[in-house]
Amino acid sequence: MVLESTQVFQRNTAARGKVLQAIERQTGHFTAEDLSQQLPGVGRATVYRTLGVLTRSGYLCKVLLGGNTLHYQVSPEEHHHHLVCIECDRIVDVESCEVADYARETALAQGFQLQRHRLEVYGRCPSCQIG
Amino acid sequence: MVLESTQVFQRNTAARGKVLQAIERQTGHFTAEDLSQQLPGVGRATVYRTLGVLTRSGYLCKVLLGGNTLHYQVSPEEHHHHLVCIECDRIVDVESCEVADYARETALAQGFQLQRHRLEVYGRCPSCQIG
DNA sequence: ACATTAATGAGACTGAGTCTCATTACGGCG
DNA sequence: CGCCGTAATGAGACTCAGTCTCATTAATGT
Repeated sequence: MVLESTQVFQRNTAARGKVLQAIERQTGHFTAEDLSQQLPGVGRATVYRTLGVLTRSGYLCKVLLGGNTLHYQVSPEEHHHHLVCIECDRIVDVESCEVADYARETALAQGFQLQRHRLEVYGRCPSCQIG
Repeated sequence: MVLESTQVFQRNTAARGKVLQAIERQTGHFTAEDLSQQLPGVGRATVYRTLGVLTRSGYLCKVLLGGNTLHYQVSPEEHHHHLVCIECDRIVDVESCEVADYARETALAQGFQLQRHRLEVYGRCPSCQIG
């Protein structure tokens, strides 16, 4: 997803540009604090605010990992599949998606306007099965 | 899922019994603080610790809602499907599951031992579509 | 009944996230 | 271009969910 920032923000500022650049540099999941530390010139509050705006707009999504800190990641196109290890919190991304049809029907059945869906499969990863 | 507490805890204590009872009284999602307030006789730390144990054991699972506070809910048998409104955070539970096979295959393909899966479908709920 | 040690709970502590408010600067308009 | 309204900023105070500590209590095996 290429972000057309004018659609999301009311004004285009230097600070938000830097936050967006930093997000693009991330690989996988990151926290607000990660970003903030990588952006000494940008206020912490601004980082949090920008993440909020981007999440509400759908560009980012929240991810729930083992700890209690909120993680973010750039939303995959429409769906978003993970294998999560319940032992070590390792995450493997899953490319394929055979759930899209079912997600659409489910949303429709309740009158929801579908935006996207996410499947998380929990289990024990190969290395944690040894213990 | 009926919890055989001796399997999860090393000792059966009054405090944990009360926490379990309180969890059974909850309908849907709840936070650690919710429980703590309903259990004046039980220390806050104990509530948090017990929730941790129960989550690790699979009896509870974490749920990510709109705010930043962690919510819990009793794990449905094996899977766990939600329609989440991106506007108002309303959650509709979905009973049916046509994803189980796919989840099993996906886990297997990466050598994961499947424990359970969760599908979350995001969209705008009927009342939020009006605005 | 006793010893071992898991579990408790009061309260201090941490740190993620929010709020406030004076200041800055984006962008529309004359 | 310069002006204005107001969105956005950022320093820092604040909140409160969640963790840790440690002295005390009590569940279990023998």
